[in-house]
Parts: sequence; structure tokens; C-alpha cells
Amino acid sequence: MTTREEQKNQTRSKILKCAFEVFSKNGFAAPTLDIAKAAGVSHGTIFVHFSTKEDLIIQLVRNFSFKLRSTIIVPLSSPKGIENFLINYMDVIQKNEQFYIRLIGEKDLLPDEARLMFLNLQLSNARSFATIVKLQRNSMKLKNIPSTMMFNTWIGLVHYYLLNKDLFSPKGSVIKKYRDELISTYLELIRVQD
Amino acid sequence: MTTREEQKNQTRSKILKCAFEVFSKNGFAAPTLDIAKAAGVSHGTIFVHFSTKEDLIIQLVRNFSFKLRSTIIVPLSSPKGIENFLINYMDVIQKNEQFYIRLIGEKDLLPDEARLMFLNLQLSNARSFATIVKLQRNSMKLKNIPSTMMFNTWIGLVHYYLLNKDLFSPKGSVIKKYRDELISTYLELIRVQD
Amino acid sequence: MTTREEQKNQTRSKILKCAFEVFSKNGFAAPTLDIAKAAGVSHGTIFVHFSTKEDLIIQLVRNFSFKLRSTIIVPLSSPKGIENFLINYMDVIQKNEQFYIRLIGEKDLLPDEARLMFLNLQLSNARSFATIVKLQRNSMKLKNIPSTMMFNTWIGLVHYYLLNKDLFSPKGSVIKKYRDELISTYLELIRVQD
Amino acid sequence: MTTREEQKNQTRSKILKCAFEVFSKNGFAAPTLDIAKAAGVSHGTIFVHFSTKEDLIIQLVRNFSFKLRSTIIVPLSSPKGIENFLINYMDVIQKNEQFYIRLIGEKDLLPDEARLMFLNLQLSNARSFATIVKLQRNSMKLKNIPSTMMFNTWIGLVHYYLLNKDLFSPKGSVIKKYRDELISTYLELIRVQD
DNA sequence: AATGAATGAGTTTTCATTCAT
DNA sequence: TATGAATGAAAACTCATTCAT
Repeated sequence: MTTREEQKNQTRSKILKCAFEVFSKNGFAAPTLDIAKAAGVSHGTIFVHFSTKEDLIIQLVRNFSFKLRSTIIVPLSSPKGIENFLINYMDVIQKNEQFYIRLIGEKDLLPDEARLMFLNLQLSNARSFATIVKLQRNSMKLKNIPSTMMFNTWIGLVHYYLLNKDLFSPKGSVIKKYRDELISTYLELIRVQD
Repeated sequence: MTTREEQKNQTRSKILKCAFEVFSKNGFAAPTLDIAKAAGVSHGTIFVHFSTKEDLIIQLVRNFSFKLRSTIIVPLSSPKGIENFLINYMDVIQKNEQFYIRLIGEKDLLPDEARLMFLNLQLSNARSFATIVKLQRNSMKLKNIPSTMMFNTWIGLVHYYLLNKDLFSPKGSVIKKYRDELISTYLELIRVQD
Repeated sequence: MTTREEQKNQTRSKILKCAFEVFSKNGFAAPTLDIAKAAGVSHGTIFVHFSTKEDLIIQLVRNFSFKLRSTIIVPLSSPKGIENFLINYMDVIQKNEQFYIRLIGEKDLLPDEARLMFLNLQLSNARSFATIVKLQRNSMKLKNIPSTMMFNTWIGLVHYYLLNKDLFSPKGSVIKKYRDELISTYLELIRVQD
Repeated sequence: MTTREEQKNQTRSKILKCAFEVFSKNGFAAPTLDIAKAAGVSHGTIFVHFSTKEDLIIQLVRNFSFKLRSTIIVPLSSPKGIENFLINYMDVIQKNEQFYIRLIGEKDLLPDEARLMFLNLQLSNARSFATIVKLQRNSMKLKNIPSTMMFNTWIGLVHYYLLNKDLFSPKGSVIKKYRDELISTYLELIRVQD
């Protein structure tokens, strides 16, 4: 890679990084000029690397999905498979809580392609979860509920807390504050009591 | 009421009705001009009846909260109290599904006053639910989970389906399609199995 | 005059009175709606009595000019003619200080006709003053200066204080505060010292 | 300075110049769109260079005050100090007569900052004048009048002519037409005659 | 005569995007 | 490749004036 190309990549990365931060903080309606300022590049430079604001968002969501996908561990045959999955899931989200909140909260502002990618990520997670649940049914008596529903209940609960962060945890991370309570509640719910 | 007043009220109602529809369809960022067009009045007329766009939204949310409040029945001492509450809850939401979705999905675009009103409505519902749950514990064995968490799980699940309506039910009402499944799943989860 | 006509006149007077007050307080750019509210009549009523806002202002200035004209006394053959004129002039202005300030300060917002009327008033005053000066020259040694200039110096000084009321007397009347100082300064200036 | 910067400065200057002309001609209530048209730039361009209309006015008044300040000469120890000051004062005003008239006539439309700057300029001039008067008292017998009053009489007279330009000199410059008469009248007034 | 709801042209400001340098 | 000045299409809101009642 030539020096020129390297520098180009660096600029591009810088923009992506700063866009991530600006959008996390101010939402996807934040002006592209703010991103340029944050990245220390000119306004026009953004459009050298990304044809439109939509394109920038798409790349951002693509990277984000990829990162999440590669971070979410699916502990297939563990006896505590579900719990481990949930713990890991929470940790992953917590690391990019603000951006994740924007993603689920401003879904309708996203370009179609970005929305689809994020959707696919969730579907993929749902499938992973379903697999784990299936395996876990052996070692743990679970409520007789379709695994889709099981996942949706979980993700619904988590998203509810995330979207109402200002209510539940205005200052710090919601996930950090409620992680354990959410997990234990959920596990309690899906378990058949003896 | 004189004819003049009637006509004024009609215009006001027409604007409110059309604003409700336009916001339901396009979100709260929809231009006031679109509402004027939909209502068949001039742009200026909107500001004769509502001092600002924010004011219009506040009135809209006020009416909506009031309607919901007066429609949500709280069947205190029924043996099927929880189930009846949930059925009723779903029916009420279903009637204004689109607007409800905008309300929870574009929370951050709302004027403070509107956000607070809607928040209070949800808190009020949470309290009603808690009361019912307490009573129901006698006639039905329930999971040993704080009633707040019980409500949040329910509302999280429902909101998740609403916010992902395009995924679950792109054409018709999500609630109509999933009402029974959501209720039965939820009841199954909170019940202690024998 | 029939009762009907009486009432009509009353409404008209009420509007004129309130317009005078509103314009005094907020300037001629004040909305006609504010005047209607102050007068306790409907917005449309204003345009029943005055075809346009300009027309209303014209009537207002006409009345005002008339009132001033009839209040300004021209003490022709007094030995203290000039001084008496100045004292009276100040008193007359002071009674409607705010409106007078608007008139000289927002001259360019006035309809042509109104501007002309107010101009004529000032010309008439200038002529009166010239006459007095001529008579006074007998009993008092005055600077050898054209009487037009004498008047303009006086009115310039007074208007300067009026237009900078916020500087000279932000709370109460400027004229009240500076009347004596302005008069004595002026008299000192025009007198030939021995 | 690069070509780019030069061009930017040119646009900025062009806007300032045209704003100066448009405001001079139509007053500060003139629409920003008119300025854009006069400058041959798009409406948005104005707001690239000036964050708000108020900001534009502030810059304009700042430049104007600066120009006036640097042009007004204070001939301290001259035997004809006062006369020279007045001549120079008139010349300076004459160069930007229209704008100066708007400034004193639409004072209340100005942003606070602009009003303050122009006020300070006048105060500064008043102080200069006071100094000159003090020195001149040696070489010329002057009326026994506070120097503040001396300045106010002068500026009152000049402003009166300026504000009534349409009366005194509808076509050309008032100052040009009346400069000498105003100065000689004023000098005659403040002098003690022997 | 009085009402007051409705009109619509006019105003400032924002911001993604373009393009000459 | 990067720059950043310039663009122009919105968007919310104001207010004198009209007209059916």
C-alpha cells in the first residue's frame, strides 16, 4: 500500500470513528459538518469518502454489525449456555451503549440498507439464541415457549431499558446498572419451578 | 354553541385529526404544511389554533393520553385480572397503533410536556398492573419477581413488537396479529408451573 | 345622534385611545391584534372603522396634531415670550412623551400622510416661534441668527434628549427631568451677553 | 493570502458592502434576501459568513464605528480647535450620511451590541469635544455652559437635520447643503459677544 | 355594526451536497 | 486527495386583511 493510500485510509477511519461518536451523542440527525469538525477534516472531505450522508451511515452500521457479530460468543454446549450468552450479550452492548441506543431508537432515520443490516444482526442473534436454548433444554427445565418468543422477550426487556435510559439511569450506563437484575429476572421467568 | 364556534371547533378538530394521521404516518418531523394540506386549510390556519408546532403535539398527546386513560379498564378483583388487563391493554393500543408507535419510537422529538404526559400514563398503567398482580397472587401462583419487573417485561415485549412492526407485520396491525401469542406467552412466563 | 351611531363612535374612540397607548408602548410596528385586545373588540372591528392599519395611524396622528396645535400657546407680546413658549412646549410634549418619541423616532414607518401632518405641525410651531422671537428682540438682546435656525437648535436639542431617553432617563420622563436645564441652557445660548 | 481566502474575503466584503447599501436605502428591517440579491450571491451564502442577521449588523456597525473613529481628528491645541473639529465631524458624517441616518433613526432595531458600540463612539466624541472646548476657553470667550450641554446642542442640531433630510434636502446630502450654516450658527451661539 | 376564523405572502435560518482550486 | 465557499430547497412562524355570519 502506498503512502497516499495509507493516508486516505487513515482519513476515512478518522471520519468513521468521529461519526460514530457524534451520532452516538447527538443522534443521526446530527449535521455532517459536526462530524467534519470532530474529525479535523474539511466538510467536503466527508463526501470524498462517502457519496452521501446515508452512505456514511451505512458503512458505520456495517462496521458496527460486523464488530458485534464477531464479539458475540455463542457458547454452544455449556451447561450455563443461556446465562453465559446473556452476560456476554450485555457486555457487548454496554461497550457501545450510546450508539446501540441510537440504532434502535432512530431506526426510521436510517437508510434502508443500514436498517436491514442491523435487522439481520438481530435475526442472527435470535437464531444463535434459539440454538442455545434447544441445547439447554436438556440440562435445565425451561418454560414450554417457542424459542423465538424467548428471545423476543429478552431483547424486548433489554431494549425497553435502553430506550428509557433517561428514566432508568440518566447518568451512567443502563446496562451496567441493571445487567444482573435483568438477567436474573429473565432466567427466573423462563425456568420451570419445581 | 353557535355556528361560528362549531365551525371553529370543526377546523380545530380537523387539524388535530389530520395531524394525528400525518404524524402517525410520517413521524413528528413531518412539516406542518403537510398537515395543513391534509386538513384542507391554509398553513397559517394551523397557527391560529396552535401557537407552535410543539403546542399542537402537546394537545395531540394530551388528547391521546386522556383517551387511553379512560379506555384502559383495571379489573381489580377478577380471578382473571391480569389476563383481562392485558387483553384490554392490547385492544386499546391497537386502536391507535401507528400513533402509539411514533410516541414510543420518537420519544426524543417530543416537547418535554408531551413526553412527561405520556410517561405519566405509562407509570399509571404500571401502578394499575402492580395492584392487579398483588391481588392475583392469591388465586394464581406467580413467579417471585418484583411487580415492576413484571410490568417492564410485558411492556418491553409489546413495545418490541410495535417498534419492529415492519418486521413482524408490515401490512396490518402487529397487535392484531400477535395479541394472543404475546398474552399467552407472557402468562406462561409469569406463572409458576406445577 | 342615534344610539347606534353613539355606540359606533364609542368603539372608534376606544380603538383610537388604545392604539395610542399600544403604539406609544411598543412602536408603530405593534400588531393590530394587540390593539384590538387592548380595546376589548374583535380584530375585524378595527378594519370596520379604519380601512387599513395606515389609515388608523393617520387618524391617530391627525388627532394628535390637532390636540398639540390647540394646546400650544403662543404668548405673543409677553416680555418673557420665548421662555413661556419653551415652558409650555415642554409641558405639552411631556403629557404625551412616549407617543411623541415614537413619532419622531419611527418617522419612516409612518404613512406619508401622517408624516406630512406631523411635519406641518412642526412647521407651524417654527413659525410661531419665529414670530415670538421677532417680538422679543425688542426687550432682549438676542444672537444675530436666523429665527429658523433658532427654532431648529431648540427642537434639535429637545429631540436629541427624547430619542435618547433610555440614556438620559430610562425610567421616568426625560422632559420632566431635564426641562429646566434644557430651557436655561438654550436661553443662555441665544442671549447676547453684556 | 491564497486565492481561496481572497475570494472568500471578496464575497464577505461584497456582502458587507451591499448590506451597507441596502440598509442605508431601506433601513435595517430590509430582508436579508435583498442583500443576497444585491451582492449576487445565494441567500444561504450570507449565513455562511454571518451566523445571523444580527451578527451581520453588528459587524457592519463595528466597521463603521472603527472607520469613524479613525477619521475623526481631534485637533487639541489649535486656536480654531472647535471649528476644525466641527468641520471634520461634518465631513466624516457626510461620507456615509445615509447609513448614519439609519443608525440614529432606527436605533431601537439594532442588536444590543451594535447599539452599544455606536453609543460608545458618540460618548468618545463627546469627550473629545469636551477636551477641545476646555482648551479653547483660553483663546475664545465661550458661553458659561457645561461642555456636555455644548456637545448635546451641537449633536442635537446635526441629528435633527439628518433625521429630517427629506425635509431639508430630499435629493442630495443634507450635510453638504447645510454644513457651513450649521457650523457658523453653532459657533455664533456658543460665543460670548463683546 | 361587530365578529373572529381563515388566508397566504413574507422572513430568517439550516444543511446536505457540489465543484473549482 | 483534500479543501471549504457557495448553493438552494425546505421549515416554522407572523400578521394585515378579508368575509361569511
